[in-house]
Formats: sequence, C-alpha cells, structure tokens
Amino acid sequence: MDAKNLLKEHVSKIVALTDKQFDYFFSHFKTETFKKGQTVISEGQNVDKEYFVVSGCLKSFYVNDEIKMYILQFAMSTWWASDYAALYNKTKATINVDCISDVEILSLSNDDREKLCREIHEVEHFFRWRTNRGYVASQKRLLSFMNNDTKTRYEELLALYPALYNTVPKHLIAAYLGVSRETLSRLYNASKSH
Amino acid sequence: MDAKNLLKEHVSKIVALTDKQFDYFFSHFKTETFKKGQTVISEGQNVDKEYFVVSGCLKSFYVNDEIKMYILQFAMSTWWASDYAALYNKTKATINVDCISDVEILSLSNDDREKLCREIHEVEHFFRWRTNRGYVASQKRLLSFMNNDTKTRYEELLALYPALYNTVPKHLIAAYLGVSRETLSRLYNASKSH
DNA sequence: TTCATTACGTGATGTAGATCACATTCGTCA
DNA sequence: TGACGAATGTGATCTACATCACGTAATGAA
Repeated sequence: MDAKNLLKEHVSKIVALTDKQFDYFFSHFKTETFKKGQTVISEGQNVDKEYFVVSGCLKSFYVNDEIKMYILQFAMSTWWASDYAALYNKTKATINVDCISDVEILSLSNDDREKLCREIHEVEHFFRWRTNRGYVASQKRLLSFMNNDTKTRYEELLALYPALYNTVPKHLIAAYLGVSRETLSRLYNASKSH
Repeated sequence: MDAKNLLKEHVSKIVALTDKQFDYFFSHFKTETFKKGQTVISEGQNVDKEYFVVSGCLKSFYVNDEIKMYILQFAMSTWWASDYAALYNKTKATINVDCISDVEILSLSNDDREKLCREIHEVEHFFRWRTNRGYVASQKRLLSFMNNDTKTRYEELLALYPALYNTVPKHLIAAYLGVSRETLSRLYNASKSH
C-alpha cells in the first residue's frame, strides 16, 4: 500500500474525514526516505517534526554518558515517532531517533499539526486519541518495569512487536529491556533448553 | 479558591473559554469528598469517571499478588487521576486510586468528557494538551527508571513533588520509586550523615 | 578473498537491592 | 491514659544483574 493510503486507513480507524479533508490533511506531510543506520533526530538539535512510519523500523533512544543506550520505542509501519518532549516544549532534543532498516516516513511539522488541529476538529480528536494511546502504553510499560523480571518483560516485548525477533540485533532488545546484552543472552539461551 | 475557580484557572492556562462555555463545561462535573484512606477506584470495578483534584492528595497504584504495591502517580491539587486504560478501553480497573489525605475532587464521566470534546473544540484541545503532558512525563519517568539509581530517582521525586516530603509515609515513596521500604530507609539515612 | 567491524556467547567476580527478622517509635482511638 | 496497629530503623543473608574479560561467528566493505 502506498504512503497516502496507509495514513488514510490509519486515520480513518479513529475519525471520519471527507476525501477533500484528508487530501488537505495529507498535503502537509512530506515523504522522506532514509537508509539503514541514518539519523532522523539527534540529541542537541532542534526538533520541529514528528514522523509516521510507512515502512521499515525506527528506534528512539537515549544515550547516557556517551555509553549506555536505552530504547524508548521501536516504531514500525503506522507507528509515530519523535522527541515529543522537545517537540512540544520547543527545547533541544534529548533523545535520538535513527533507522534500524531502510525506512520510508511521512513527516509533519509541529506547526502544521497544530494548525490542522485548529482547522479540523476531527484531526484534533485523532491526535488526542493517538496521544492517549501512547500514554496508556507508557504507563503500562512503566508498571511492567517495576513489577516484572527481565524474562517476563522480554516475553511481553516479543508479544508487542513479534516482528522484532528476527529483525533487530539482540543488543537493541536488551537496550529496550534496560538490561545488559550479556544478561539477555544468558536468559535467552537458558529458556531455550526446555 | 473554590473548586470551580480552581478548574477555571487551570483550563484557562491552555484554552480560552467564554464564561458561558465554561459554565456549561463545569456543569458536567460533580463535587465529591472523601476521607483519608477511602477508596476512589478499586481493581476489578468498572471505571467511568476521571477526577480533578481540588484539595488533598490521591495515589494511583497497582497491587501485585496482593502483596507488593507500585505507585503510578501521586495526584495533588489541579492534577487529574483515573485508571485511564480502563476508562478508555471500557475494561475493568487494574489499578486502584485512594486518598492519602482528606480529599475534595471534581469527577467527570468518560461519556461527558467525550461529549464535551465533541461539542466544544477548545475542550478537545485542552484534553489533548493534558494527555500529551502526561505522556511526556511518563516517558521521562520511564527513562529515569532505566537510567538512574534509586537515590537519584528519590531526589527527582522530591523535586517533582516537594510537598510529599513531610506529607506521605516513606513506604509510599518507596512504592513510587519501586524499591523496598528498607532500601529507601537506608538510603535516606546514609545521605543524612554528611 | 581478506580484513575489520559488529554481533553474540560465556565464565568469573562484584554489588545494589530484595527479603527476612526483629526492635523501636508514632499515631489514633477507645 | 493505655493499647494496638502502622510506620520506621537496622542487621544478616541471598540473588539478579552489571561489569570485565575473552573467544567465536557473522556481516560487510575494499
């Protein structure tokens, strides 16, 4: 499916836009393509866009002391990604977003999103829904962090993103789980043996 | 300040409603008062309201195996609380909300919120803003969880909710930090001695 | 093909924090 | 005022995971 129809289908699950409204909405997006390994947002830069993933996989992550990396989110087709704290507060990025694979995304500037939200009530509703979904997911992950051991969280992750299993290197999965790659490796091999 | 004006001031920081619009908006809220220790939402029940705190302090928390408690949020004056996962998905509550002190709150039903969002574009904008703020805060806390040790998180918490320091029992602070009360006690007393 | 880089596995050892156990103090209510 | 439950402090021990160290396999570019 092409980018426009993918976005259209995604939005239409939540709000009903006329074709004309959707065309107008879509006219604010810009198609961008990146190669595996390229950077979309990097720490310290200004952030003025958010991204809707058409194909491929992004990761958003924080790097501590130039050493440890923690992955906040993997973003696959129909997921959204940005540094939302920086985007909304108009501050410099504190997180990075880059490409795990070749990627096609649709970008939307913060100003255009706010303009569209003002102009089309349904669009505002859509973005409220989307943010709410993210909020609930984030709370759930936080709870899982406090409550579950690493193995349980590993299984949860594979349930949430089944495609990751064979797609992304294990050390990235460890960085999402917040454990060392060694621990994940041991865990993973121990549970294989029965 | 009375409940109505507190809410009015809170909302007006984000959107401009006419007095007539605000009166209509406010007419959907119901004042409720609770005594310290009383339950607002309990696990397994239906959830159909969210709460705006006028005075006092709520906690929202998850209880694992009837044993361990993890606090998702403390909610003080002008904060909102509910089990948003249950509220939006119309499922049974998985978290609890109760009162750390005597509390006055304004309740708003999910149906009324959605109705108000449909009827008044500015109201939808307000709730999008509010949820977004919650999402960003939740991401930040998740990152802090992965990245920082308990002591740093303890200091962050006191910076975020300075009023908690002398207000709530230490074991609740431990439950927010996701550590045992013993560990918090040791940490707290160790750092006192210099 | 070769060489370098990245990914992955696994042992040894150190450590933050959990858990258990018990003592002490505080708050609340009869 | 006395008493009982809740909150807190503190020692001893256990455990999951980090860290360091090293080896091997896979990947990718020249």
